[in-house]
Amino acid sequence: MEISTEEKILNAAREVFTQKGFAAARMQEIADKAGINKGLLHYYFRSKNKLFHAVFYEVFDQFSLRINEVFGADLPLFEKIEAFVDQYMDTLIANPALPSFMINELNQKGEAFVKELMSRKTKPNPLPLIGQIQMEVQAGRIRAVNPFHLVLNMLSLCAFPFIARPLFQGIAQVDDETYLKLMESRRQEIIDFIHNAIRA
Amino acid sequence: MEISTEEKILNAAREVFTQKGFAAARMQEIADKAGINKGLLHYYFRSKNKLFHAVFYEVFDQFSLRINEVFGADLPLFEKIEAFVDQYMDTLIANPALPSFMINELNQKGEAFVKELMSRKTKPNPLPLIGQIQMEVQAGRIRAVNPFHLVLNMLSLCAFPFIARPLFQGIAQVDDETYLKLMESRRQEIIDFIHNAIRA
DNA sequence: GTCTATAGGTAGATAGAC
DNA sequence: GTCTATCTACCTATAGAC
Repeated sequence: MEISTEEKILNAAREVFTQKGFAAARMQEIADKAGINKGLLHYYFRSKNKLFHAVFYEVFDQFSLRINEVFGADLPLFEKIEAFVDQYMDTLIANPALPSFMINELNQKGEAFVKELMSRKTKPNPLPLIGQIQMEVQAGRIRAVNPFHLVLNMLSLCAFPFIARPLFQGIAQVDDETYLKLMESRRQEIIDFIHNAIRA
Repeated sequence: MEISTEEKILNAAREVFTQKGFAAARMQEIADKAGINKGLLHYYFRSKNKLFHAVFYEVFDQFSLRINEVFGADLPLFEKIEAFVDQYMDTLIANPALPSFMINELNQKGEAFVKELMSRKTKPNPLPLIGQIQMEVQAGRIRAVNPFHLVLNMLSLCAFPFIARPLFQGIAQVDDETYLKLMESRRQEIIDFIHNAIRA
């Protein structure tokens, strides 16, 4: 089973860009990590910017697909929330650096980049979930929460501890392993927290 | 009322560093924004790294002081949580770029930098709040939540929407003004959410 | 303290041999 | 397709005049 050069470059680039961010990433380091020559990066992707876009789109699409799969699933609300937290936490535990990377670059690349992203076919679509929440509220089965904020809350509770991890880990004075265990125990904590917060 | 050159530099540096991040920030841009010559930056702060540290420490200390003031206040738990959300959201609405800046640089500067930060006298201290939560749980006045996670939840619910703002704003297709209004309405939403989540 | 000029180093990108 | 060598631009930092 062979890995194409293009694949090797993308893998190395993803690693370096996610760790260092666009500005601090070095083409030389990407080439070294991919085990190829620096010139080849330009042969395949022309410029650092284009290579970055390729990496970012790949990550973004994968993220969107996973999110939308859960958001659009045919499940009762509570089960869907539980499925979301479980699946999202899995993703984050496996790739702890991903959320800060995405958010970071979106903050810096400016409005044009965001617009370009949002014109793609694959993008996060929270509408099915928002609609479902509205129906539950109208039926009086959950408290009268604002659906937009509830979705925001779900995402915040899962993602923020990974994004702010260096700060929390520094304050709590725990090592990497302990912090990841805390994140494991956090799943159930989040599910219970949301459940109690919205029950009628 | 005169502003010293050092002050002018720090103000300009804070602006540029928070917007662009360390790696993408340019000494020339800082000098321009401060209305002084590039050489003066080095006269006052020797290097880009030292200037960055000066800015970061200033921001970090201010953040810690505010947080600790609320965490250590002499208030019943629910009032303290409400005070925290109010004050924290105020800070974030006034400086929307601050959290991503801090988190971003903490992610990239590495463990040594975090250790250095945590050895400072001024740093966030959640212990008073955590102790208070434990007491309320033991007294049966709130649900049996994990205090660490509850504090994490409070911070997550407030800060994340500002950090991930470009993404959300892109998805929700709203302009800056509308998004800030959403954040205003979010205060009460968060307070209600937490209140319901932990009430006995 | 503040400026101009420039040194010194580095990074992205290209040219051209193989 | 892959490599080596090099160009060009830019950026931090310093030297030195005022």
